[in-house]
Amino acid sequence: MNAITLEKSYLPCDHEPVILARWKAAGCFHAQASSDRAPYAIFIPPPNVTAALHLGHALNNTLQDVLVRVARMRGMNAMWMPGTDHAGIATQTVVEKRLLMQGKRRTDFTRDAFVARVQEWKDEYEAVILAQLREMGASCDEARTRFTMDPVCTAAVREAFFRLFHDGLIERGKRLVNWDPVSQTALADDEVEMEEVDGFFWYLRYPLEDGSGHVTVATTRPETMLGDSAVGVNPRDPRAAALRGKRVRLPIVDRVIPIVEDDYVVMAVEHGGDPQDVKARFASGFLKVTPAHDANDWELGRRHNLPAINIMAPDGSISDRHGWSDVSPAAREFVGLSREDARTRVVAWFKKEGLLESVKPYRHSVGHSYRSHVAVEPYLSDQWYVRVTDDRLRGSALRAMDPAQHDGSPAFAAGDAHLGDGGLQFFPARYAKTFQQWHEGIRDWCISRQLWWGHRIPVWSKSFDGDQDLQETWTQRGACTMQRTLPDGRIELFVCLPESLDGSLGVELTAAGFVQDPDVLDTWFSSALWPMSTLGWPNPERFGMDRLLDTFNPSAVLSTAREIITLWVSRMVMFNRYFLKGRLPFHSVFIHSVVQDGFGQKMSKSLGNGVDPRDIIATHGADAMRFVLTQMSTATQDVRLPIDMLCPHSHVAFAPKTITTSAGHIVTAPTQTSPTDPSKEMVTAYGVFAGLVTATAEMPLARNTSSRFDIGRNFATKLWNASRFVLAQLPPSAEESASGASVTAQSLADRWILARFAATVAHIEESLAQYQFNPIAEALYEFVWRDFCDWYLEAIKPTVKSDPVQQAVLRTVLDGILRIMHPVMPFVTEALWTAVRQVKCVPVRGLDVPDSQLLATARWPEPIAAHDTANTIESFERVQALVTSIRNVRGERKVNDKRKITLTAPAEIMAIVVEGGGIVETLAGLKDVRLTDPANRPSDSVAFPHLGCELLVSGLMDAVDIGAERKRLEQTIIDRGRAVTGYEGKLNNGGYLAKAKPEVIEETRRMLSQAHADLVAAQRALEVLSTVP
RNA sequence: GGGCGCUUAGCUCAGCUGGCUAGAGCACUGCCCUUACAUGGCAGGUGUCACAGGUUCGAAUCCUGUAGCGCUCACCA
Repeated sequence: MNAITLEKSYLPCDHEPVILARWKAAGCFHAQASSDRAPYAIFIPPPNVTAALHLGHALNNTLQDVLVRVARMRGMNAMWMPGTDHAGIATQTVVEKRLLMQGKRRTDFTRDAFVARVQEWKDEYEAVILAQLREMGASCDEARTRFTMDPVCTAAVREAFFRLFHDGLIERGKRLVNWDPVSQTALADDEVEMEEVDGFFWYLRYPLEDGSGHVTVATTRPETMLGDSAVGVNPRDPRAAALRGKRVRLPIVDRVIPIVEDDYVVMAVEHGGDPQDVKARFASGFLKVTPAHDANDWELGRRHNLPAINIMAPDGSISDRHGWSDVSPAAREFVGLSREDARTRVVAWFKKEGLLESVKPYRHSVGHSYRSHVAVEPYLSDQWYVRVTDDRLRGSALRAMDPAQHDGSPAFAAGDAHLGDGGLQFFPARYAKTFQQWHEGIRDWCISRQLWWGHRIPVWSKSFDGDQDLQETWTQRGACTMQRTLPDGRIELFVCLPESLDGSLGVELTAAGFVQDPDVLDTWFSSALWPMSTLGWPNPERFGMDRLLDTFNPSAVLSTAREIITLWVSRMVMFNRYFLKGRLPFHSVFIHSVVQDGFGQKMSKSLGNGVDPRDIIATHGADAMRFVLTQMSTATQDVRLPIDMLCPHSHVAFAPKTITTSAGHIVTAPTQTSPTDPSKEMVTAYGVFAGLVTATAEMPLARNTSSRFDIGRNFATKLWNASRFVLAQLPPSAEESASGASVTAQSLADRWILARFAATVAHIEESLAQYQFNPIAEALYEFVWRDFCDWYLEAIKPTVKSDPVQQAVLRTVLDGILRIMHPVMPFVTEALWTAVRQVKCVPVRGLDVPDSQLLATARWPEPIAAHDTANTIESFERVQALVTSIRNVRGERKVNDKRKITLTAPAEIMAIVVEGGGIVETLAGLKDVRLTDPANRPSDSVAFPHLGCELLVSGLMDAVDIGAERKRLEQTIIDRGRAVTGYEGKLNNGGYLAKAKPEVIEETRRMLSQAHADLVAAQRALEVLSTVP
């Protein structure tokens, strides 16, 4: 009896905590700051701290873990940097919503007190997220865990800002920004979501100043007319000449504004506009120009030197305190109205005055804040910008692209190759286009946010009367400055400080009446520095991070979602290259597929339809989840994952009831009724997320599950039981033989399984190099379940107990299996490793499996394929085909598996049986194999064709059913006859013979002859059957 | 409107550098609780590869167009 036994089945919850503790105790995921081993680094896309992770994150993190674990096993100095992101606007919004439920507002707190509240939230969710990562088995370098507002990251942000400021890449600008009137902050272009809304075109009449008539402007936003500073007309419009030099009197406001001519103005169809152009069909030919409230008008206004009259307050209400000075008595009525009310009232005013020419319904897209979901207002305000359009940033990002993935030629500086140029590759390659096009159309990046949660902008400012040149006071002492003239003639001086001067110059600035900018930086500013800041840039020694930066930057790959290409990848590339002399933050960008819920909606933190990976771990185990997520990661398709709910009362899985949100999303209803007991109810994760319900003892939270993960759970169980079986076959200790020389596999089965193992490793490695994960999962499943369990283990059952060489092969292949399975299913393999490594055996030639305390740090196998691999595999496949043929007959005749039968076959088939060395007999359930003797045909035999030969099996049952037998043979004849016709058709085709590749034709000939022989064999068998009385 | 994908068995998805009569898992049917595993084994049925053209000896695979779905960028005259 073997000393090493395993319990009957694998229960993940029994093993996972134990394994986690062992890894933690060993500290095996902690990378060396410097090492002889090649570095391999991945930076986790830091999840934001607004909420817990869902299966989309689990997928991304599983794939990164697979990569990191393989690299570690290959002996590389592997570092996976974990961390979280402060996500300024998102986190602040979440906390503000929470406060609002308690009837409090942000402004009820001091800034510091509010930030402390957000900090509490962050601490809570950061802990949850890090725990989730651990439970999934993510082999992160936990000791290096970072948060984007850690001191080391803050230092990097300060340095980056200061350098960009110094280098003229940061500027202050009064421009139109995307303004969120609810959050009252500016948004970057990519934080604005376009939504289709039903609106109207209103046609407003503006009287000419000289009383000679009017012009009609078309607008979707009539309330902005209060800020109009001109009317535009296309110079090619036939009416333009007559209006040249004229002015209009703006209704309500009584402002006299010019008519300007500009090509930008779309002409009405009836006046020469393009009938194909939707705008032209709605246009009147006259454009109201509102520079302070429309981006295009802003540009037009600059071309014509028009004033920008801002008529709104930051909350979106009409206001005379932000740049509107000529408020007429009539206009006074509108001040203070919300923008929605103002729209209604302006239209009503025009209607009452007879100036509303018409109204047409119009469906169009309007920008909405991705956080507050209200319509974004183009709003004139002072903001900080990074001049990403500068060649040092944008150009550098484009030059980073692999030329083979660049559509057109990247703008390489002639004859001047720079570090990192051309070194960035995308997987799948098509995403390179997204990256390229984004940069080609990029605009300056607005980085200031009117929030409290984030990195405060390190700029102090003060206005002066007249031209007092104070800049040197500060520049001489290490600060950077910038100044501009305000509209009222005063001078505004901006002083940017490096962090090191906060304590000295900062204090002096404050004393001198300077005020630090209250705003914070866009979150992506700190995220952009992530691969540098987490390694201590610009001063690793200061944080005890010596050598980290040079060891792990550039990293190997960034694994992330599609939309992140523009938000984050771009900015990391630009910053890393700018600050580190062209160095790339990573060599590869892998874009993973999107996990959708059962309704095709992306799982998202903000929608609240995400499934907590811990739910799946609870029902299926972490390995099962990881395997299935790996398998789901295909290159082209996103993954739809129908989700069930687990009743907390009965533990029965059921499909939850759903509701549709006002935005049209399908989500689970906040409460559900137990499928087994209608009197019992429960709350759902969505209900809790949306703040609609709270879990109680009577109404507990229902967890999620999904049968999609069954495959993974079954696979873990299969591996467990296969290992259990293997251990039972091996002698308790073969240590005496362990010192001997290596043995060479002899039997076909042994040689075959080693060959298949080598092929599987090669396949996995090729897939990994291309970041193709689904093929890895498929290859593992196919090899372990089909090849190893179904064929190899079954084949060796009769011989393994008495064959030491076979025992060595079995032990070694199982060892190899645990190694290659480990990156995808780390827990069950590590648990099995403890048992398997105790069994010593002689080494097997071609597959070296050196021992290791932990599987996590064991060596990745490097099998050396035997010289006759191809022959071995072909031989075994012949055996498999023969076994399958015989099993077919058994299956059709419903022969009990225990019943042993006799095969009668001609010499060429006998050769296969012999080649198999007994495994055909084992696997097909044969008690005897006889050579065909035409003179002596077994009376109870059933005939079937195989490889063109007629085979007979006898002893299937007590009596042969002639009718059923005839039917089966007739069906075979039809099938084979159809095949023969097909192949003959091809071979009778002159074009085919003339143009197809010779080996393809040869293959077809072979198939034809075999199909034909099968046909003849079946026909003969049918004849014989007919002669039986 | 631009760009990128997708549409293959009841479900979820592979296959797509053109070439064995299109695959897997789940579900379904039959037989098996055979001492690794019933979270299992053996066998089985299942598809005008969205539609319409084209290229080719040959198309699920390449090209064009159409429809539907998804993502993404731009756009509030």
